[in-house]
Amino acid sequence: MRQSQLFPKTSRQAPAGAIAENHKLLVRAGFIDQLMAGSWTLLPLGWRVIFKINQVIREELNKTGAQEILMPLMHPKEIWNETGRWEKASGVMYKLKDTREKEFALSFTHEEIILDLVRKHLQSVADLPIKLYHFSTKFRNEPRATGGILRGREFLMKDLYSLHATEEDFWNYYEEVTRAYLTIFARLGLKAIITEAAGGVFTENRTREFQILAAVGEDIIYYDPKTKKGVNKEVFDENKKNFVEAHAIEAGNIFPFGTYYSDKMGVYYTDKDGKKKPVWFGSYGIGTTRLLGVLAEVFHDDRGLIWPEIVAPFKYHLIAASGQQLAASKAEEIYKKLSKSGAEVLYDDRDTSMGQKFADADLIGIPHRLVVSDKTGDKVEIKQRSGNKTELISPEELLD
RNA sequence: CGGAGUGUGGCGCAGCGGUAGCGCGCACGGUUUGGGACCGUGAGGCCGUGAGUUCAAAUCUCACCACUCCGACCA
Repeated sequence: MRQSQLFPKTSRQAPAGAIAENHKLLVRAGFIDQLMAGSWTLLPLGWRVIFKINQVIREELNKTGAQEILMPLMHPKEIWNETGRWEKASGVMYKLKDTREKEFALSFTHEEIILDLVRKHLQSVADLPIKLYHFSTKFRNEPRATGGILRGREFLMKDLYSLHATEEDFWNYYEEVTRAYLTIFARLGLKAIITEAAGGVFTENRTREFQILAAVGEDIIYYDPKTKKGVNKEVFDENKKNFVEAHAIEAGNIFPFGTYYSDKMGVYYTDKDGKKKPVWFGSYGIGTTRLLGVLAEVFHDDRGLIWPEIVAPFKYHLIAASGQQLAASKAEEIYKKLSKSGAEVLYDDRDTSMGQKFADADLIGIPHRLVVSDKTGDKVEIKQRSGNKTELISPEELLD
């Protein structure tokens, strides 16, 4: 990608009133743009990061046997009445009517939808377990959107749903997803603390949150630094002596529902005695746009973002020295070769000062910075965004 | 939803009764070029919306809308 063509350009100033670092940096560097309170456009750089986050999640969930689908975002009122959540969850639900006065909800979650889907297709106990997930938009009528992209009214989430014949099989999978989540967060460079919490409008049961420590976090948790396990303040009971208090961001949450929803919606299988039994059901969410914010919160310095390699929008940021004809043609050649080899390169081909290019490179935070100038001769200077050392290597070594 | 703020060129801000200005950005010309270069010229705003007060409103009053922060609530 040529930086001269990249939309939009970086900005020197943060938006008025922005406090959270993720908000300031993601907007300045051109990753996100606000439409209204709690509603954001993912710009080319931001969307590339989301794509990579999703890919990590996809790989780990597929390993658990889950299959990816995509469900609708506008739902009929009737399906929400089956569980009573049309009324019970009306605080978070956006509702609308069409021109014939038919009522709909905009999706804030998909339990009802997935259960409807499965009851239509579940034919035999042999079909279980069923594990389905999708990446899609969630609409939630938040009383207050805040923290940049950390809490929006419309955001992206990966939600996984699993249905099982037996309680044992359900809990085994619940543990398997817990491990998959820890792997996902670890691969993204994040340390997640498993936190016991309340279930909100989802369940009376305790749920398991995956919390990332961060000063801007809205959640207060108490955790044991040794085991990296804790409890949310909402269920803290004062007896946990070794626990320390910390602010954290909830990046994921998994919910054991038992047979509560499947009973209400009539999702049954027939056991060997010929009796109908409700399926065991759970749901598992990771807020992917929130993760974009979490990563920005965790990985930055006073000059800008510092993306972990696995989610970086590009791997290399190639800079041609300004005002040097020879360097420009060498950089052009390296850009073409690197691109051809499949490497993801952002090539700063702009007619602007070196200071500007370096400042933008630091702001955007691509892991490897390459500079080609008269000073580098036949070689290329390489520097990591996370470090200070520069090194000269040949274009051949680079291509290897 | 309670509390506190803020809405003025693309962005960040000043002006707070006499008819709009600064910085950045942008355009053009020139000089520059390894850490957000410099000089010159120029374009760009019914001052959030609507009512009112006044000879006169960006400025005062009222209503509404939007956004931000704190709280409550919540992924």
